[in-house]
Amino acid sequence: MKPQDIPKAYDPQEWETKLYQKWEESGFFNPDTCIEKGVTKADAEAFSILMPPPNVTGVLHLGHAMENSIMDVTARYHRMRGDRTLFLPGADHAAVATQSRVEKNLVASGMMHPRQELGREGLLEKIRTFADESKDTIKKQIRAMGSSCDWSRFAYTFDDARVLAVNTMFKKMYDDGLIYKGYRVVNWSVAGQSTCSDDELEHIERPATLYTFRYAKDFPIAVATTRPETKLGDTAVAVHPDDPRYRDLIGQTFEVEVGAAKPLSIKIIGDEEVDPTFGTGAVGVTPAHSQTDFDIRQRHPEIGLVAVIGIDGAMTTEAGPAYAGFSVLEAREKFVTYLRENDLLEKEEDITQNVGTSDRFGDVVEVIPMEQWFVAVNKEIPGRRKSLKDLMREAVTTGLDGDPKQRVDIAPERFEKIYLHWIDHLRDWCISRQIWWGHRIPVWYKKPTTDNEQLTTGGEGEIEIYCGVKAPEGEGWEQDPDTLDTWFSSGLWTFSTLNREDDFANFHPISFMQMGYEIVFFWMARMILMTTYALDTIPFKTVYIHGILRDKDGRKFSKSLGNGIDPIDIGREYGTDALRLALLSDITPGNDSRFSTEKMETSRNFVNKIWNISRYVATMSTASDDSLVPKSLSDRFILGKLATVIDDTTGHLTENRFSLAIETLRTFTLDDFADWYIEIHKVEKNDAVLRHVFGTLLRLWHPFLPFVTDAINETRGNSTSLMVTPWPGDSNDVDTDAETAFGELRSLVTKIRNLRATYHIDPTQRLTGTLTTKGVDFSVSYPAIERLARIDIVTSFDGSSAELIISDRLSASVSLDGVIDIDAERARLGKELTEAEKYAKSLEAKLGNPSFTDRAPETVVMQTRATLDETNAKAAELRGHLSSIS
RNA sequence: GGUCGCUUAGCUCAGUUGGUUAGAGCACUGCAUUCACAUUGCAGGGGUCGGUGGUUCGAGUCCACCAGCGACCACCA
Repeated sequence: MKPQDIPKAYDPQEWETKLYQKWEESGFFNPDTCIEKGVTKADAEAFSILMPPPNVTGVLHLGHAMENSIMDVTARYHRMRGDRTLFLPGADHAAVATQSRVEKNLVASGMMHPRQELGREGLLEKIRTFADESKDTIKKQIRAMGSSCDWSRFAYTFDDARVLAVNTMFKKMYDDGLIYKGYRVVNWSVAGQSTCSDDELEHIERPATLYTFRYAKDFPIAVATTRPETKLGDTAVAVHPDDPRYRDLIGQTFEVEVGAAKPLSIKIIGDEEVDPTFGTGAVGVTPAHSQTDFDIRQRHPEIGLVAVIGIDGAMTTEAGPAYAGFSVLEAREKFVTYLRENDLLEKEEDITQNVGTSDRFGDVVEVIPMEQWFVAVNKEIPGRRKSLKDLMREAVTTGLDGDPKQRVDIAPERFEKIYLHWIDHLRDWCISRQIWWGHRIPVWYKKPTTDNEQLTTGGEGEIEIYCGVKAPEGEGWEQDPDTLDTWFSSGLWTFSTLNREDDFANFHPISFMQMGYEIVFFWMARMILMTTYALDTIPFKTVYIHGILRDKDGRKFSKSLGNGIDPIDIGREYGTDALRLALLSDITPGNDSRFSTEKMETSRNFVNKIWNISRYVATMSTASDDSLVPKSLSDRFILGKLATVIDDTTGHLTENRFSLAIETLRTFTLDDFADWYIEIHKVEKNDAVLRHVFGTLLRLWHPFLPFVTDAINETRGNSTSLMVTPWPGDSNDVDTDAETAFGELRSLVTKIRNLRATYHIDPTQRLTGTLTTKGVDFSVSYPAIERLARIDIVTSFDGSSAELIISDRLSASVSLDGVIDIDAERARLGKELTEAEKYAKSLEAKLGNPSFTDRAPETVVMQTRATLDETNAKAAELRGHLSSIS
């Protein structure tokens, strides 16, 4: 493009779609193509990033945009470094989330009971359609964000390859006895008519009443509860074995009539877990409706189990004729009334308690005993003398089998602790769900030909069970109706996605994973569990955990608040590059960050700035390819500084310090390059250096700002995307001498400008000044100084002047005849002198302290001494100037 | 109740292993339309780094305790 044809402002819409299409067509998103086309060496190191598959429940939000920015920056950086880089995209069928969303939609459009009205296949068809549409939307959005992922490897958690992986894994665990079907209490969502795992519960605080009562007048112990209605299913009272109040009662059984179907048979048991200091020191045990109480029964199998709440959320016939069929709340009221009327209620207290609610269906979850499928996390894995829990621990601590190379690195570190703590409290994982959208459990049953209808517990002696990857041969087999927890399939994601030939060998373990902290237990833990168990390797090397993106006021983005923002809209308004920049600026791992339109404006302005720098480079420099020779101090400075910036940026990106990389590049671009080097270039005109620095800068920015950098790259006549240009190396050395000297030059210019501002000197008026230098020759930079400070440097002049002491080797006198106010100038110098003296004093004190000079490293002492000398020299000069003015 | 995090300029936040006089963006004040850019530039004001102790020659950075805020976990019935 001809320089004069480049528009004054960058228009993202002009470029983004076009560029993405070009990238995609180039094939460079695919690591294999990169090798074929020679941009990556075949034996280059592999680098893999696996996209956490977004749920096909609708559209992506800004949080996804942030994740994609993190991943794409990383992918582009490694691709440019020459790594065989795979960034693998995908989508998640998100079992319960998607089904509940579609059911809600159907209800909203007038259907009362979607499951009954449509039937299994009918509802699944609706969900499938919804999921497919959603998947298409998501793909479009990911493209719009500029993500350089390999679409040819796109994976879906519910496609054929993944079904095969899930079934294979299920069978392996089943055969190893790690998956079992058992009758245990589970979390049951009445609204969703399905189980949910412990991790899917959202605990909410709410007021409750704590009732203290006796089962009967002659019952020796009072117990407390917030769920009186469940007490109809009590089978024991647990006390601490050493509690003198109750010790003698342990072992006795009481028959009490409370109105249940049968009199309750309550056995007094001793259990160490009971806190004798809390309440009455005794716990009414309801094994059927409390996880804790069920656990107590595991330790005391002799006590009974009576279910008084059914899967419909209503009281069962076991609860007795007065309660059966009533809701738990109605039953609670009735039972409390009964207690009150019979004078059994001893105390009522208002307390707040935490109740588990279903995060998808929103209702309070009941604990109910049922036969379900579980993964045994504490059981020894055949032949490995370890449990799944052990493997999960090893993977983040010692490394698998003590091999430090087989260790997952979690950033920030503190999540290790949180994760380990979670493992300690982990129970067997209930994996069966009664919803329909999901991987069907690969277990088939065959009823005996005899007329035995017992399909529930205990009848298995009569029923043949088959577990396999595919349905068994023969007639009469019926598949288990349940589906699997969605995290079962997500847990396989690091390897189930690598099903193409050699992909597993090349790209597993995944090099870099990122995820929000809210998903660590669900997902990270399950991936570690599945992979370490099935493949005896870790699923990924590094996992970067980010915080939640919040709105301007620190609130979470949510549908109910109506503060959701579509990243596509933002991208359209401000540009995708600006969005990526805004999302990655000022973030630190594990901490939440805020999004605001102010940030978007800043970022957009910055992107436009780069665009205009490119216009300057295009219009003001000749297109020759001069050899790169620094001709001046500013040349040496900018090249040296560039080397530092390359080093720092590389280090930051390697260590996933995205914000620091941005800050480094931003400061260099705006401050060093645009405000200083380019302004000086207008005088010195060393085009080769200008073009070299800018070209390098474009490559450094490319991972963050892929669109604008490639757009500029095209206007410069390059047809190959920066995506496959090499990451800048260290062709120049860091030049500290030049940096120091240039720093002095800068200070001088700034001071002169400061003078102009202080004395309100007309900006167009040129000043006159003399320069005194020692030990360093600034003369080559005189034209630059003259331009930047709007001053004419002369050898001498008469009259009043301002004295500027920059350092012990650079000072200046600036003629201020006619504008200077002697008193003001004296005050200004006096202030400067006071500051210098104060500083020198503090340094002297430090150096006078023998413990400092003795113990601090020599370099620090030497540095301090040098600074003191400089400060003293400066103060002396200031004193001289002050006296000459008076 | 347990665990973890946060507290730095008016606002939002950086500050990588303790080492020159603590930084950025936005906001604010003054000046400027000088031909890459007003989606701009120049200059400037503004912080005893939540509090109290401690370790150290040296602490925003490490330790202890305290306060406020937030998150997560949890079987106080």
